[in-house]
Amino acid sequence: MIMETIGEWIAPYVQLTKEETARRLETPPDPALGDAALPCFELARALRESPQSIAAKLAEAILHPMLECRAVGAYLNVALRRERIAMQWLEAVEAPAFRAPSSPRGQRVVIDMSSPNIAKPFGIGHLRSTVIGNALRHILTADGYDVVRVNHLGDWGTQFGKMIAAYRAWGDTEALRRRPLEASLELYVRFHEEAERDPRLEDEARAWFAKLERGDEEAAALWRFFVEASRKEFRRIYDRLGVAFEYELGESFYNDKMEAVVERLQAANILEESDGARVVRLDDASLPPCLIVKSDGSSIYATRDLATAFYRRETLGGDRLLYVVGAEQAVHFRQVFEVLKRLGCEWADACEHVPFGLMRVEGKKMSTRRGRVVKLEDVLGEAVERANAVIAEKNPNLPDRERTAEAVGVGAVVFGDLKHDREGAVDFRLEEAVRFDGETGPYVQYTHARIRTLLAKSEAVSAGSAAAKPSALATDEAWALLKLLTGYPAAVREAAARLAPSVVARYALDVAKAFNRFYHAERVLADDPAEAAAKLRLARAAADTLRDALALLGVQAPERM
RNA sequence: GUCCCAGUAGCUCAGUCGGAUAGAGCAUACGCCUUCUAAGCGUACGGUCGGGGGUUCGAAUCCCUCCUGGGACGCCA
Repeated sequence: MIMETIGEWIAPYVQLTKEETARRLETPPDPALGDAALPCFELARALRESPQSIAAKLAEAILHPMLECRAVGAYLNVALRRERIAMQWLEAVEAPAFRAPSSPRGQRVVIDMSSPNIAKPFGIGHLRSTVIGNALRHILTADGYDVVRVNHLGDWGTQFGKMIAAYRAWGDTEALRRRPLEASLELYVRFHEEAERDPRLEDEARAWFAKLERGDEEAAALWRFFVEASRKEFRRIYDRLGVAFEYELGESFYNDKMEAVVERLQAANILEESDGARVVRLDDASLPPCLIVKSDGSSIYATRDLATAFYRRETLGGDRLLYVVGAEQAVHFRQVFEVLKRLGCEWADACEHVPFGLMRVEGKKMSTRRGRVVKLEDVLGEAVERANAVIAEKNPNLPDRERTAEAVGVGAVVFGDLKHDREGAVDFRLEEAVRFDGETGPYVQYTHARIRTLLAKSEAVSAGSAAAKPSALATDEAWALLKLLTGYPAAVREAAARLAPSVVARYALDVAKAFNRFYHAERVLADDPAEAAAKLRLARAAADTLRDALALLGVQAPERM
């Protein structure tokens, strides 16, 4: 908004379009230099004149009531006349439409996210897909998309053959009834331990999965038990995270849709026999072959992902299909999308893997097989407990402490994940996840709550009703905050374009920092009613922005804390 | 061996159309609550932007190459 405005005003002098001018403008390294800077090197080349003298001439030539220009070396620095424009911007930022979703695009996005495995605890590893997917749903909605979240539950596959085989060998019915997921995990871990000594167990597991796929009643009954127990536990966690899904369609849902996939591949004549299995060769795309049917005739995840893609495209009507899945599956998705392309699906290009870095715990890759998992619920519990302790210490009279502690604890964990670029690998450290100061979710929440109490107080002393005084917004701190607030729509657009929730998280941190600086430098509830009015309106706009940005990330913004 | 991702301050990370003295947070050391929430603010300390070439008026950013770490490479997902 700022660069666009300044670009438009100075474009006539630099003889470029206003878009081109705005594009070349940059933010000066030191705010004291101004609000925008135009490097004159490129102009110098075109005009065959030194950049310094061009900058100097422009500074001389530009006469605009809102601008003050100065040449510094090869740069033309432009400062806005703060008092003259502040009210206009404040009003812009206050308008409800400013932070409202942009107009509908008439495009539907289907997001594949979360996708925990049945019969295993919801580990910290699934946090990323869940919160990134959820944030993307809010951000893309704000960017005008119609978004559908699908929880692609891992409720099918050879792993269930393993569970069934393990249950039949060592299952303790009573333990399973009491603590289904812990007991399941123990069975799963034991299976892999025993299978190292006795490889025949693997064959047995595959046989059980084949039976399950063919509808064997004993296998199906066990499968239903595991699915029900898991869903119940998952729901509890999703409630805490504030995550919901438009669809919960696990892999099993596609069980009866696999044959159709194989038929399509056959019809396209791209299925080949290889070592008893059936594959699609992708050599000319420099990809390994995509395995479609295993040598025992059962399906594999690529087959399921193809069926899933068809369903999301043809039945759910997705214009874009997003897969928020770990980066380690990059090759798999490239294979699947390439196969779609070879089937003549022109929409294959609208499929996109949104990878995120692997989460390790204390430097080690998590492994369900070895029982090396950190349960998300334990982490949330620890975070909430600490939040509770902090509130007890800092604000003992806070009503509704439990609910606030929940919002802060969970907010710390969620925000802590989202503020990082999603592609980087994460080494999970509890101490990091439950931190409350510095660049954290609670810092943003705290800033928001602080403003809300300030606003409440202003009503009590009936401040802020006077006409606002523009000069109150012209101080360095107020001005920096106001400028930042104008950047909200741009931040959301960038986050949507890059599918990067971290952009919103960083933006929220910047706003919080700018507000706190402002708050410390100046008294908001000033004696002069006109000054107080302007500052209060700025503060309210900041709080609203923080609340909305946090909402995009799926983090709550308590009124008090 | 091939492919993908990453390497920026002691630690965790921003820095995406190449631009002015490379920025935060944490940690460390100081300072600031008789006025709006100190979960805050400020000051100091701290960097061969993995190494080496190249392109450019200008490179953390683009190109080449090497090194290091992580991941993936058909019957798990």
